[in-house]
Order: sequence, then C-alpha cells, then structure tokens
Amino acid sequence: MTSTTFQRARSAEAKQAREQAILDAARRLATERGIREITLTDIAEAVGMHKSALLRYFETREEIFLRLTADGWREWGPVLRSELAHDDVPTPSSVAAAYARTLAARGPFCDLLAQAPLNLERNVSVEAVRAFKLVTHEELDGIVAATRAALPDLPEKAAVDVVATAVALAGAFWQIATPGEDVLALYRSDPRLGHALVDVEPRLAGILARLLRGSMPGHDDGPAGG
Amino acid sequence: MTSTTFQRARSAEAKQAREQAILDAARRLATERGIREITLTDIAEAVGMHKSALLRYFETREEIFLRLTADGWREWGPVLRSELAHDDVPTPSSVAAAYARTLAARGPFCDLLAQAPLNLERNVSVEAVRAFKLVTHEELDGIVAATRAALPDLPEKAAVDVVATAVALAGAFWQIATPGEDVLALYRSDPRLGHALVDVEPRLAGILARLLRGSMPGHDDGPAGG
DNA sequence: TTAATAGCGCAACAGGGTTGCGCTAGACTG
DNA sequence: CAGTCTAGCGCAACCCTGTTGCGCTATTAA
Repeated sequence: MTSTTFQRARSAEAKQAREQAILDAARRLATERGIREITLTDIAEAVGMHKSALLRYFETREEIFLRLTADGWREWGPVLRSELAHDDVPTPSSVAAAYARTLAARGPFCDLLAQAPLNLERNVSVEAVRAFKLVTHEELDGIVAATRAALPDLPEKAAVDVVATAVALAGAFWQIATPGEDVLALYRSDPRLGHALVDVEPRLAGILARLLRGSMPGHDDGPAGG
Repeated sequence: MTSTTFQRARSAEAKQAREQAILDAARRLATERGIREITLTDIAEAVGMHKSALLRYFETREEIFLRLTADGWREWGPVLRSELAHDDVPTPSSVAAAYARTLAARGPFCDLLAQAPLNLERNVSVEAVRAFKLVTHEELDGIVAATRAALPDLPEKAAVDVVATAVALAGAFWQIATPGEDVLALYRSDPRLGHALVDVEPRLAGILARLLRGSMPGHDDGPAGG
C-alpha cells in the first residue's frame, strides 16, 4: 500500500506506523460495513499484508476492535466535554442534545460500544481488557465532571448513570437502526412494525433529557405521586 | 435422553415436542453458561441427537436463540404487567422497581436481549425476524399500556421510551456484570476499575425511576434551568 | 408382511481465526 | 563492501463451528 513492494517494519517507529495502518484500515472498513462483517482477511488485504501477520501486532481479531473502541472514547470524550463547556445556558435539554448529537455523529463508535462488552472484551487477554477499561473510565470521569460543571445540581452518581445510559442506548439504538437491507424493507412494509424504525439522535436526546430532569434534586416521586 | 434408543419424530405432535425439547435444552445450557459459549454440538448432545438434525427444526443456530428471546418476552410481559396491576400506590419508584426486579430475575433473558439485535437477528430469514418482531412489539404494547395504567400522566411516547431503555440497559448491564472469571478478578483487584462492577437491579431501578420522574408532564427544564 | 415415506446420523464442506515453518529483507559488523 | 545475523513476513496447515448432501433404516400404512 505504501510502496509497490511491501516493506518490512523493523524500527520501533515503523512498527508503530504499521500498527496504526492496521487500525486505520479496520476503521475504514468498519465505517463502510458493520464490524460483524469484517474479517481478518479483509483488513489484511486493505493494509497489504497477510492476515497471519496482523496477529503479530494484535493478539487477536477482537483486540483490533477493542483498540478502536478505546480510540473512539478518546475522541468522543474531548468533543463532548468541549460542547458542554461552550454551552452558555446549559439545561437538561441542551446537555442531552450534546450527548445525542456527538454520539449519533459517530456511527462506527456506537457499533463498537454495543459490541465491546458482548464480543470484544471476551476473546482478549486480561491485560488488554485492563488497558481498555482504564481508558474508558478515564474518559468517563472527564465526561461526568463536564456534565456536572454544566448542571451543578446533578449528583455525581446520577451523572455516572447518565453517561452509562447514553452509551448503552447509543449502542442498542444503532444496532436496531441498522439492520440488513431485507429486514429494513420488512419494517417499512408492515405498519405493525412501525417503531422498529428508530431515528437515533432525537430519540436519544429525548430520553437523556428526561433522565437528566428526573435526576435533579427535589424529585422524590413528588410531581407524580399516587 | 427421553428413552434409551432415540425415537424419530414423525407425527406433528412429536415434531413439536422435539422442537420444544431443543428449545428447552438450549435454554438450560444458556442458563448455565452464556449464550456465546453454546455451540450446536452442545445443544445436540443435550437433546440426544446429531447437530445436523437440529437444523431441520431451526433454519440456523441464531433462530434457536431468537425463538428463546421471543419466549422470554412472552414470559416477562405478563409478569411485569401483573406486578404493575397489583401495585396499589404506583409511583415512578415502584414502577421502576418492578421493571428492575422482573428483569434482573431473568439473567438469560437479559443476555438474549443484548444479543438479539447484534447477533441473533442477523443470520436468520426475514420471515423469522418478522415473527420475532411481532411478538416483541405485541408484548411491548402491553407493557406500555400497563405502565400508563399505573402512571396515567405518563405520555405514550415516553412510556415506549421507558420500555426501550429498560430493555437496552438490562442487556448492557448484564453483559458488563458477567465478564470472564479472570476479568472479574481484575475488576476486584484494581480500585480504579471500581464502577466496572455493576449491581444490575438497583442500578436499573434508580435510572428508570429518574427517567420516569423526568418523563412526567410539567418538567420542561423547569426545576433545573440556568 | 411388504412397500413407501421421511427423520436422522454421518461425513464432507466452507469459512473464519490461529499457529509453526522457513525464506529473505534489512540492519549491523568488520 | 561483503558477510552474518536477526526478525518480519507469507504460506500452508490446523482447529473449530456452522451448514449441506447422501443414504440408511425406523416408522407407518396398506
């Protein structure tokens, strides 16, 4: 890919560059089709090397995507924090909208978020899980802090739950919103399957807004009792 | 399994009984280990037949679990509706608790809920997806109705979102809460990975309660403005 | 008792991830 | 610049799981 004949990576920098090339190729493919559809062979020929060579850079197929997920967190976190920081009059609605907007704009990341606990964290060494979780929790803490800076009354535990909910829903809704062509046609044809068609961003924004409102102090079943 | 020598199923009833035996075996195995771990061979030898014979009852491995998921909805729906109906003084908290209690008591169902849109609905005929979605949506409608009967002020769309959120979170939390033995040990050893340890029921109950409170009319960013 | 039907096991196949072997590119030495 | 050593890579084999075609024979009906 880089040159006509494939070069071997011997220096540390060359190896790191190759590792990055693999991640880039995997990400590009993941953006085109879903993660489920991508095989090691696909990635290998996109990079221009044999699939067995990939596994000298990553211990397993899953580790490649787990790394992409960590990268996704490191990109999404700062973007969301920045949006929250630049929100002049933050309200539950506007904060929720920021979550929904930044997540919905990252389809492949949502795909990864859904896959991570199910498939990705399973066929990987404990060390890899550890590295991944540390990144995740670090970004999560940053997002929690930014959210509470925007909405100071929001308790910390509630803020953690909001982030967890946003991530889980983004993953789930993305999966529901992107079925195969044939299934999509089915949803459109049968009126009874109407709400199988999910519009991720507004749906997510609405739910998170209501969750945030209900998470503010002074709501102990008050407005809804009996 | 049923008798010493395996009997062939020729009558319609016998065939249906065998189909059910396959589902029962798959369910039992799914309760012991996760769904991910179960192969066709496992199910086959639990039933007492060859794996290739399973595929004359189900078009694919995924269809077996998709059918189990539909069964799960048909069991969970009535149980939850009944709990909601017998709630004398329904509040967002008590309704949320009912959701959380009934879901957390159904570990394998949560596992299926997480797997369904990712893996199960993918390698299956459109007809099978259709049948599954019809069951799902029917139960979902019933649950929405029961929820609004308990909390009459809750708008319909908000109720649909609550059910969707409950299901998505139950699936996601279940996956996070049941990693491999080694990963679990990791979580316990490293204090920084503290909130990777999720206690599904109270967590779910808390989030759903706050979501319900925030979904009641008269909360247009009011109590949290500025 | 015989003939027809069709459920099932077997064994082969397909396609994905993973591993061991050996070649040779590429860097280092004198 | 030539020789040597190291280690990155391709190849091919391997494993495991889901899936399919073939043929036997249990089962049922005549």
